Amino acid sequence: MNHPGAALPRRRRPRGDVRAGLVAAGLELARTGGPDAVVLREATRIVGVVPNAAYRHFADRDELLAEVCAAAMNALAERMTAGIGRVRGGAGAPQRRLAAIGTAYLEFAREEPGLFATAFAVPQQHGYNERDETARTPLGLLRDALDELVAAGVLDRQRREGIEYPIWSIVHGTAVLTGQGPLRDAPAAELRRIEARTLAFINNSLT
Amino acid sequence: MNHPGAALPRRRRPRGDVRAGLVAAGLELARTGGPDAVVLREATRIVGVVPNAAYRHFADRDELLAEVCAAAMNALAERMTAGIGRVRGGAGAPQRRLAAIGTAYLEFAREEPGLFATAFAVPQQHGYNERDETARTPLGLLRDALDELVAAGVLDRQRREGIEYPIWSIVHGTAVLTGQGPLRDAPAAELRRIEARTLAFINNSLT
DNA sequence: CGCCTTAGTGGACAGTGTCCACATTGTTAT
DNA sequence: ATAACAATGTGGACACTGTCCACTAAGGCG
Repeated sequence: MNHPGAALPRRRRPRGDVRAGLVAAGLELARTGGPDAVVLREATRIVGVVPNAAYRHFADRDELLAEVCAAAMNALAERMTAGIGRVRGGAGAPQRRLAAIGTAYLEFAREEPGLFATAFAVPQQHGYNERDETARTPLGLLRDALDELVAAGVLDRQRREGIEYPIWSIVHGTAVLTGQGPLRDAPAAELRRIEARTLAFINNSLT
Repeated sequence: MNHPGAALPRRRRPRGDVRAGLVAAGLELARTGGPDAVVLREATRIVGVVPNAAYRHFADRDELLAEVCAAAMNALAERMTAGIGRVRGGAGAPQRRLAAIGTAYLEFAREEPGLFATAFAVPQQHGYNERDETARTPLGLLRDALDELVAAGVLDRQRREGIEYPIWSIVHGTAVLTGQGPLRDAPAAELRRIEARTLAFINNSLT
């Protein structure tokens, strides 16, 4: 029926376009359904390409997922950066910046549960190997804020060492437990109270 | 070839046996591969029954998974209970019991990563609805330990209210970040140091 | 011009969750 | 005891997924 020459003109898209499109599509899938929703065939369908085309850009589904996870992590970092940027100078600015970091983290987890879960669902294989060092990462932002607190004389230099991990843990733990964990069905007011207590707890531990 | 009467004598197992077997098989799958590894067909294969037999006991795969998740959560609670039980009486017993809770939690997450992840991966549908109230749950155990600290006069009654959530969050956050999260590739010594700091941080926050 | 790497296509395969119709069993009522 | 019945397991299908292979068009290079 179809002569060889009569095939649809499969115009090739600009270089690197399909790959970027697949990641964008995967990110959209992750936004609504979490990491498990980023299914390779669906992503190719969105981009308008045959499933196998994805294998020209990724070794397998996990490699695509890893890319999507990195993008989700970036989204979180951007959200945090924006939150920090909204803090006005003046008395107690360092403390307010730290609070802004925690708040942005919890907000992101609440408003974008799919992306939040995806950011931390990097597959075992293609994992966290040497991410872009210049990129602002959540941990880096937190460290900067803590250093700033030390410089301002609010946080004791001795207590500073390694304190980023417990602090990150509290915020992350709260986000996970209230978002997807056992506390997720609690009424919204209760969840807010828990979040507030989490931030207060951190403040309390600095002095 | 096979006459109707010549079919293999499919002896039926004792009542409720297949269901329990499926959960046990699912738990074993979860132990080695996390929640995604609990695949219905594989579980039925282990039990020695045809895939569809599972649908006589569970509405769908998610319902089986929910049961497996509950079992994994029980395993965690048992581990914690055992840790508490090993604490000898004497001075500072309440503090040591609290520390035992955190230690058991982190140990379980480290030694049984599959089960730990599964315990907190209850599917959106058949979620946490009215779990057995009498069963010892991680949160319940933590609350008891904190109440004990109040009774012993170590923890201020005013600070007690709602403090279980930040504390649970720290421990859980540490477990997640170091176990499956971005910190999972850090050297073991560093991970131990982070865990130690987490427990110290909690102690510090009580006084 | 011809060549060769790159990117996309088409068709297949195994494995999965799930549905339907059917067969067998153990129980319960007649 | 026998007949009806609910519970449990079987067999066979379907759609969907990730992935592999062989093939083909596009575009840059000599």
